[in-house]
Amino acid sequence: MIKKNIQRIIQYRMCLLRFQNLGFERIFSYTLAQEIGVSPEQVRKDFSQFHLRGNKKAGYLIQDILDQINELLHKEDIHKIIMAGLGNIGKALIQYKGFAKRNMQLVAGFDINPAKLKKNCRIPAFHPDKIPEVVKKEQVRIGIIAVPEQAAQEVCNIMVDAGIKGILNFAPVILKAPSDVVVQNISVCAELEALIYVTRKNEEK
Amino acid sequence: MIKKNIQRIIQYRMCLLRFQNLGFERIFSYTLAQEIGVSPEQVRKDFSQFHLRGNKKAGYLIQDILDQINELLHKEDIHKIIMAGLGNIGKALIQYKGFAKRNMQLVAGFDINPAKLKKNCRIPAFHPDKIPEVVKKEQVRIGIIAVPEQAAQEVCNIMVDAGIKGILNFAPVILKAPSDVVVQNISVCAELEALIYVTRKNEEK
DNA sequence: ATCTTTTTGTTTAATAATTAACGAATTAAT
DNA sequence: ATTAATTCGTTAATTATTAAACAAAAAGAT
Repeated sequence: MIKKNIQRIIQYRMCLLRFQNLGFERIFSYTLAQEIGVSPEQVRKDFSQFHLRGNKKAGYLIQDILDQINELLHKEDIHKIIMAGLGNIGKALIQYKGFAKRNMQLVAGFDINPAKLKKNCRIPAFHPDKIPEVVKKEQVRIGIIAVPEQAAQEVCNIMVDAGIKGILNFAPVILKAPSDVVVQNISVCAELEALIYVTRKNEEK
Repeated sequence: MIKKNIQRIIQYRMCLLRFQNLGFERIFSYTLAQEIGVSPEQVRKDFSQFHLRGNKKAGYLIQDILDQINELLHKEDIHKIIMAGLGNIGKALIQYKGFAKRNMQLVAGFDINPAKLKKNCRIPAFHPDKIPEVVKKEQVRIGIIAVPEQAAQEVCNIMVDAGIKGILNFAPVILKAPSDVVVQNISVCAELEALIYVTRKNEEK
């Protein structure tokens, strides 16, 4: 559903920031490619598709490309996110410091037992009933679902009705949502199972 | 790197188990497809490629397909996994109950400060220096990296040298590893950024 | 027993994604 | 100023993935 090229653009950005911090001003498709683990042609093609241009012989100006990627990804404004489920994963993500510097902000957590979130936490916690209210008030478009399997679809429905347009789902179910809502799944178990399969297969060779 | 069809097989398995628990004995490609969000042709093709066969007109026998998928994924034996990094994500995953019923077992956690893991936890924690020892002793092939960005490559190297063949990486860096080691990345930030991009794009339409 | 309906399984077609190829531009050197 | 060496950017070719089409098999109805 989500195009691969935009996923790589996001990776390029991460990598370019690192190179910039290291003091570099320019970078070649070859260097970036090696760092990300793709071919230089892939980098040039991706850049080309998003109209990110470099200088022949002199490569790409890091700051320039970063500016354009930031604009592409709307990095200029802060993106508010809500989190449903305050179990292990939910709490771990709420404590994660990395969102802020990427201009993403977790504005609220939701759980049938909102007290799960300690009072000293900067982020307020509510019952899932309050999702519509918060979404409307804070103009939230992105939600994370980290509730148990059985509750996931229900929470999804609430989010969709509230106006959420993108969902990152950690529950091991495929959520049903209207086509204008994008659902992206993360399943640690499935990833591990896939890893187990391929490593076993590699061994057989 | 990891083929899409095997990833779907893992999803089908999850879904088949659910249907079995609901009391069903048979299932049609159409039903399964709808549940996973793919076309029935895709299901049949995937099944065909892994020699999972059904009955024309009577669909697929759930138990039969599950048995074969389990064999394919080596679900008969327990797969040991180690976890590097006992921060928010690391601890959350260690507390996760879902691994056991999928025949996966987290055998040890590692951190430069192993005391991060409470004593009452069933899983022992060590300094990363001990990775080779544990990997050898327990015959571990899969490792999870949930350490900060700066330490990720170093931990990766230790794991690779110790004989780990598959790595699930939560750190926001692309790890360099030999071609016989499979690295799979999970980046919550990147997924969110991609979601933000596509939802914005959908809005423009 | 034959016909109809349904659903699989394979083959063929279409689309998407990646890789390769190569001309054009830019810099540096002679 | 001309030549050589790089590196981008686009077009073409390949490969991978998904969708469509349809024959064959099985079940049920007549």
